[in-house]
Amino acid sequence: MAYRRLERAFFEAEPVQVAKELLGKLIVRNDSGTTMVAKIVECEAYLGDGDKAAHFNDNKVTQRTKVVYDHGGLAYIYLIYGMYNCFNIVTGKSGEAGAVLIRAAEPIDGIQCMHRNRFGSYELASGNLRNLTNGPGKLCMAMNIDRRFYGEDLVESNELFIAQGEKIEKENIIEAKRVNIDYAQEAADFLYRFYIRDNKFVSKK
DNA sequence: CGAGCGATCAGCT
DNA sequence: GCTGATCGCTCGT
Repeated sequence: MAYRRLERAFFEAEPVQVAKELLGKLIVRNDSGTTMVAKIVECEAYLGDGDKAAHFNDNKVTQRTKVVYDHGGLAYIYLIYGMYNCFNIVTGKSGEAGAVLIRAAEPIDGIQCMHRNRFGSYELASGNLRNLTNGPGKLCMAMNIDRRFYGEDLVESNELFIAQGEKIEKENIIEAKRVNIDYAQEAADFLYRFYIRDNKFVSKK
């Protein structure tokens, strides 16, 4: 199976547009001879202007956030709660801050490998498929994505990139409030979370 | 230089 | 639904 990689222009748009268009696309992860593939079913947009939920609100530049000012298509990965990685994709042209957090995906290929990465064994208990990648931390664990990929160019990388997938119709894209950003005041109510209607791999309703 | 904390998960109630 | 785990990042001193 050949995967058709997304190119730079796709990622150079606004975070909200990129987030919606990422639904149905494939995350392809080549890890020492094994290919893992998962379909994006849920993501969130974060903006540099007027978005108190974003690490880079008010276009704040720090060691952690500097990559989001580069051109779209790079990986922004950070450690959260001291334990889990979150995988984001930088959006916009060079100099514009923006990113999309990948919150959940549906396992497509390399499922045994994902299971081993999550639970330490190849044994796939029946009914456990949903629990492999239905959250940002779980997704990174399953696909072995961590801060080594900070700044990785998904347009060039062979280890990690985004590929064409399934076209999701507009009426099947649900818009919702983002998760666990209660501190963000008015931005907590922005409908910047997007997920595929009725998809069981979405992290929460 | 150190206190405070978080874009989560698992396990328990 | 609630809480502990766990540590790098941020910012104030």
